[in-house]
Amino acid sequence: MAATLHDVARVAGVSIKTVSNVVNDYPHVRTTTRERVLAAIAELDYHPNLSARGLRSGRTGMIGLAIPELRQNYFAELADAIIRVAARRNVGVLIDQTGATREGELAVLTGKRLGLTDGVLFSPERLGQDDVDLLNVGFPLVLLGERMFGGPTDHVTMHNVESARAATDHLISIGRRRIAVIGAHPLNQDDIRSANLRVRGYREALEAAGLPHDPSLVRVAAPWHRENGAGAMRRLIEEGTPFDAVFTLNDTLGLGALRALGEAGVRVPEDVAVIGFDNIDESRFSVPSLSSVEPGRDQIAHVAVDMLLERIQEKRGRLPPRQVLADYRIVGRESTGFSEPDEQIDVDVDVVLATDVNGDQAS
Amino acid sequence: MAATLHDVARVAGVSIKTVSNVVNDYPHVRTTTRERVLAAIAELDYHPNLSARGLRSGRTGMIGLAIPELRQNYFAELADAIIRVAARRNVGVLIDQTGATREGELAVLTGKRLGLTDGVLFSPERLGQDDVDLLNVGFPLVLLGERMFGGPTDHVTMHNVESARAATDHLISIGRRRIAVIGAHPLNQDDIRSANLRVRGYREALEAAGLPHDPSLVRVAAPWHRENGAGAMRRLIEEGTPFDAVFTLNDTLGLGALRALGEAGVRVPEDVAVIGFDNIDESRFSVPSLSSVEPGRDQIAHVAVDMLLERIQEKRGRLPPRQVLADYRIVGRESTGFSEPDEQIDVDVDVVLATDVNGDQAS
DNA sequence: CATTCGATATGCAACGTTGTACTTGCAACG
DNA sequence: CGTTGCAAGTACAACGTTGCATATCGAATG
Repeated sequence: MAATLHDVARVAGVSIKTVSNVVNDYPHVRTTTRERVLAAIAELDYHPNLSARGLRSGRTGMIGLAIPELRQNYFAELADAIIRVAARRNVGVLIDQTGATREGELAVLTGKRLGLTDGVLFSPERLGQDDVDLLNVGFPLVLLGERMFGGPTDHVTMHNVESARAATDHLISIGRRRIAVIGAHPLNQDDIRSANLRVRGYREALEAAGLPHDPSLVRVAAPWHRENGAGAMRRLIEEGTPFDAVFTLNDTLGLGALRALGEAGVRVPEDVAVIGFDNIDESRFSVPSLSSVEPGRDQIAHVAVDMLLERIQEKRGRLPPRQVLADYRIVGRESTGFSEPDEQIDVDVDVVLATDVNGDQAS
Repeated sequence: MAATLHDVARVAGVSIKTVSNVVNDYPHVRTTTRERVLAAIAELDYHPNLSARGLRSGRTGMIGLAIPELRQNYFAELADAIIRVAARRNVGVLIDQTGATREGELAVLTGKRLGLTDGVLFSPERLGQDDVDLLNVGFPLVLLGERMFGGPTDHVTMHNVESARAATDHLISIGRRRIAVIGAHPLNQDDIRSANLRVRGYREALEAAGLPHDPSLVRVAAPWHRENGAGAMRRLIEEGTPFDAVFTLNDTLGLGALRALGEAGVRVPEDVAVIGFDNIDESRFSVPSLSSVEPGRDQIAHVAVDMLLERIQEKRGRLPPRQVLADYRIVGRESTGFSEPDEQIDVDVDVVLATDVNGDQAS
């Protein structure tokens, strides 16, 4: 049915290896020969058989992306960015949804699910610091997110503490003094790194500003879904503890909180200012629009894909694992009294490339 | 490096073909032999080389999903559903973003992009009725969406006219009489099927209810993004034409419209009721929550994947192309005076399996 | 008892490609 | 003029798997 190298070779009157050489841009091919071959390829509508190429070369030209669920906005946008970058590198992306289950995430590491890929980008949501040894897998893997640190693989993550601190500073800079946090993790539950790190940034900002730390303003909400953001906000309002701002640890929580504030007749930002984290598309369009921390999603996509491709090409070098921290910036919108077009409060921080930065983030 | 059939065969003391038989659940293998082989497989952590299998068998076990952009909520949720169904069938999904460009969509059809897949689910946004012949491709393809009808492939789509009519009926049933539409397509621009069909459903509903049709209430907005929904609504308000309800042709437009209404101080649903189309996750959480038409996304995913797999397995049968119309239902929320939990106004319609339904939809 | 049959297991070839090693022809060199 | 060197092209094997044809054995059949 489909044309093969043999067919092309026959039509062009050369050996199949020469056709292969043309297809792969091997330099030592006479221009006239190349043209003859290209004509034959066009005539027969030849496309290389990628299975055969994969078998022979050991590369499929595809990478896997393992994430909890595409329907979570953050991951849809991350996947979008990653697929764009990969396409520019002529690499396909196979998406594996772990369903945010431990079992699904373990399946990623045993390689059961992503057989046809040369390597995997993995963003766990259930596995934690205790599972870090499981990252020792037989294929190239780049870790995303804040659940595990100090593992044996490359890791792309964000300035959680610093950016959370900047978000809090943003609220302080517009005069807020009683700042709540929504999204802290329940005590006797799975350790959520991002939550801890971001809460730490929040406390550092309060401290630096000389503001008191009121534990009743730090609210648990997990998982970080809209309904939980709304619920935490409702309880906060019911309790009657005064507050004039909220930092929600992601945008989804923030959108839920906005809803609860709206229901309760609390004005945003006049009575309560709100800032989220992730800068998902949706935050630009809520009423009021939601200020947020842009965590450098495009940059994360870029760096992650390129690091993975590097590892795939790498012979047996086994460079030590690298950790990359993406840039972040605060995006002020209506919920903190700013308005479109986005005012950018620049907190530009270069990419930090570090092999020994673990202590900084993981402690 | 990785174990092969040969290695397993050696350890188990059988031929590689027997190992292959065990792996593929070939029936005539003695239980004792099977166990010995399975033990060896476990011991060596053997995983079949999918490139080799693909080369030999002509199947890769992967399907492609070509959509405009994952960052559009509707497509993220569709992709999520499709990947879930495919996973249950042990099939991987490779995602190709066409970027909603004609060029990107043409690349899907030439097969340049999705080489390692057995077939493709294709949801075009630029190609239109004139391009229907291009769907004659050399690999299994199932078409999604409302852009092209009567093509040579299977097609999964929705009851556009009927469900739009039901949405309009919903507004009429709560007493609205001056119902606007947002999302009609500009005259001298690319024909948007869904827009036409849904506007037709709207007009049918008005007619059936004996309501007059006021052309100034039919508003153009394209593409169906939030900002355009907001813009169209702002213009509608500015013009001063009275209206008491809006049907936006998708949820994204609706969320934009909600924002514009909020800015203008118009109360929803008291002054203006709003209903969208698509029932994206987000609509449950806006303020107020947005009523919508649930177009049967999960069902679409199911049917589309299964039809594609059927076509892939099909010998040379060449069954005639089938068209499947998914169920729909109206989801009433706050924007039309209902409240959570979702009240379902049932308009259940069975899947229609038809080969000659084109005239009905495409004319 | 001779024959047939089904269950079990195997050997071989082939899928389409690319890496390695090789041949050929021609130009440049001393 | 003989040698070297390089560009251009080729032959062959191998990647790991599965379909096909076949071998073996014991049980069932007539």
